[in-house]
Amino acid sequence: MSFPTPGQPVRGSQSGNHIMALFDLLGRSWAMGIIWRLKEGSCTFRVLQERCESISPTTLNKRLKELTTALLIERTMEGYALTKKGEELFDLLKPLEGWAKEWARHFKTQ
Amino acid sequence: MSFPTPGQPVRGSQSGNHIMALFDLLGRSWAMGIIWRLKEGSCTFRVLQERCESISPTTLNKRLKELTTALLIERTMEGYALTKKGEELFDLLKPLEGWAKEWARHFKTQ
DNA sequence: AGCTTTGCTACATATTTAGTAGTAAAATAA
DNA sequence: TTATTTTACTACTAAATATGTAGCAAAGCT
Repeated sequence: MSFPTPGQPVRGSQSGNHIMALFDLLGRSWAMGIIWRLKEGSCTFRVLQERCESISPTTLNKRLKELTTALLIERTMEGYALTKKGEELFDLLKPLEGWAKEWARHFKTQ
Repeated sequence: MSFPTPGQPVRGSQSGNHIMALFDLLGRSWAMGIIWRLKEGSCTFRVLQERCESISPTTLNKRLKELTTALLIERTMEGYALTKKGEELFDLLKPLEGWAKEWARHFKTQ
């Protein structure tokens, strides 16, 4: 399982530019969606799978391992949960929601 | 070429939840990297390819078309450029840079 | 007219994601 | 204690996506 480590060559940067490492991590299917859904509260694998509506267990498992290695997710007694870092990242993604709502208006007439 | 339209079923939401449509769009390889690199200034296809360090022309072309459909990128006399919406989105991604720098410190000792 | 740059496309290969089925371990119920 | 259910996956195949290299047509420059 290739994990984009900051400081190592990643997609977009041979020198492992931090932001490119992050983009490499988040730019994989479901990565941001999982963080978003986990913010609703810690939960089990299956519940998380349902929250995501259509993710395959293969992909969910892979993403969970990557995000855990990335210190964004951890396992607790309640199941999978966002770490402090994960929460921080969520807070940075949160503003995208309002923007996305505005952005969506451009596609309404289709 | 499947473009994740807000309001239509997308990865993570049958109802086309706006944020999920955005995550579907940005959660593709290079999408955020391209936006990031374009912020350095409008440029030609080949220059953009070089800025990205290792993107294949096939993928770059595909992402450019998607991001153009998404109204984040447009073609100008100077080449490809961020639109107003694209700039807005960049501004929202910008804070990730500082966070990523902090985050990266956890992987330094490897 | 010839050379270079640009913006791609074609094509073959490799990697990633999806989808379905099933299994071992743990929790719960009888 | 045994049976049943739930959970967290893994295995496997198929489909979709990304990579990498080559090259070509159009535009611009000399």
